[in-house]
Amino acid sequence: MSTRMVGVTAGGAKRPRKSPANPLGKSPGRIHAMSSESKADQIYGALKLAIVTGELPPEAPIDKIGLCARFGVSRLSVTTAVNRLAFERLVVVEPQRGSYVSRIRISDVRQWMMVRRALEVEVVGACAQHLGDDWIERLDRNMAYQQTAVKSGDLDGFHQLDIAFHRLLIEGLSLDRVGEILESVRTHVDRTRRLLLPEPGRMSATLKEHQAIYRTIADRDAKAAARAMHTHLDRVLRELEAFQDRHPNFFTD
Amino acid sequence: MSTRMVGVTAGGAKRPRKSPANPLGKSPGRIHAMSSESKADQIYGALKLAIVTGELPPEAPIDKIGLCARFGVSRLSVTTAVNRLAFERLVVVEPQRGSYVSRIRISDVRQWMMVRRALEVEVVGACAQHLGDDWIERLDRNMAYQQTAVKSGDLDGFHQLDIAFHRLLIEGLSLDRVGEILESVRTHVDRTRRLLLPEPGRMSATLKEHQAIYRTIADRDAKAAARAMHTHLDRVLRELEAFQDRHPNFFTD
DNA sequence: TCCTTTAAGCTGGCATGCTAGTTCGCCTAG
DNA sequence: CTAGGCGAACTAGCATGCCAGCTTAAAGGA
Repeated sequence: MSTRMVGVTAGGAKRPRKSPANPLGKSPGRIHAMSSESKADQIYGALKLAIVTGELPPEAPIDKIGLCARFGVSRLSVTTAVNRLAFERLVVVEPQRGSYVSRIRISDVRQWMMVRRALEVEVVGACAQHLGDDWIERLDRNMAYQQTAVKSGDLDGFHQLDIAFHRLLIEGLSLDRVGEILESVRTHVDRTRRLLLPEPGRMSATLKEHQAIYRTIADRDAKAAARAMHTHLDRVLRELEAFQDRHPNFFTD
Repeated sequence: MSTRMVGVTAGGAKRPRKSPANPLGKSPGRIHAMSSESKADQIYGALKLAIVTGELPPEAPIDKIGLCARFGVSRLSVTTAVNRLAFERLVVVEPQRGSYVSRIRISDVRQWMMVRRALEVEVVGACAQHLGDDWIERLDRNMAYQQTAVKSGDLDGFHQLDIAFHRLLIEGLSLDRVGEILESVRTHVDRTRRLLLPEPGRMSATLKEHQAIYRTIADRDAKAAARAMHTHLDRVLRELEAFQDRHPNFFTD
């Protein structure tokens, strides 16, 4: 399945660099040599992915010097990357003590879901009013893929399509700054969401809600779209809260 | 006027450090020596303030080595601070070329206002439902100060009280994560807002809207509170758009 | 035996030197 | 006089070495 994700991920305001034409006299570089990303960027991305996917669980210590060897770079690049993650609250760095993957506070998750709900409701209302027909067609295509994923029981693929669906709403209106905030929120929420995915019944329920949202947008009914999105994300929030009741010790507080 | 601001400003996830007991053999340090902040933190704060207040206007180049001399630190601390600002999109750093204060895109401002409206409407609704009486009393006190500021025509003081008013809503519900997002948004919006302040008529209009918001909260009327906040921030947005019509060349696009 | 103290080994913060890419001005060639 | 190219002076990225604080455990005294 090829759901091309347009790269909305990386934050920050930097121009890409020209390809540096590998120094040739230095280390061969375990780090994908030909790239316009700085080394700190690459380590940042790798660490972020590991944290979001749960490969690095909460409380996991971050071994900086180990990462230096792992990626073949100096401590500075690793430190820069870790500092960025600390700025995003994905890791906590305690000076002179160590750094570790941040724990998950229930209150934080609730707040992030609240932010997400507020923003996406706002966005979907604007979508119903102003989204171009070409973008509605893309939504339609995405919905078809979602149906296919549900039919074939492809949990992971459906999750990707879910993300893509919500991204389409943002991109269709060129709301890049809003999209950045939502991406940031999603990285935090996904850290816990992946724990409650493996229930197949949820998939078709989510599909139905997506279809409801899609229909209200296609019908140009802003109020109904806002309502549909609100109930959709409200259910996700409630499921998260139900999960935290069943696994209270996974979180902090 | 002593409107104690509780420090919600600085983002990031770091534990504060103990006081380092100045090395005594090193430079006296132009940088407020006794502090638990790292040098990068302090430069970050100073630069951010300079950018938000307009002391460093858009397009202004950032002279890193000049800042090193100015603050008596090495390039690394300055670079770290600038990188953080780049992550927040307050500056743009072009590798091997230079760094400068980011321009202001009209589309960005609109999006940030949209985010702010969506979030504050959500928050104020929750405030009307759950805010404790002690916090409502603080709001009341803040309103009294606002009246005083308007009567005495203290524009700058009123602006601070305006900010404090909105912060109280966040702090009263302990929505720290939401508060961080709003602080970040406000940083960007304030960069342009300060250009349209000096119209005295606006101050009393804003005061009236704040009073309307306060009353709906005190009355525990969530719907009315949401409406009042919506109209309040909608007016701010419209004034920003009116401003951009009168000064089109100040922005990008 | 237990408590205190001290030293070794971690950690992150910071300074500095070096490399490489970009820009701009000057000098030369046409 | 103009156009092209070369070099000096910026810039940011990166590596490395050093310093200070925290943790831990071992050693010494009560």
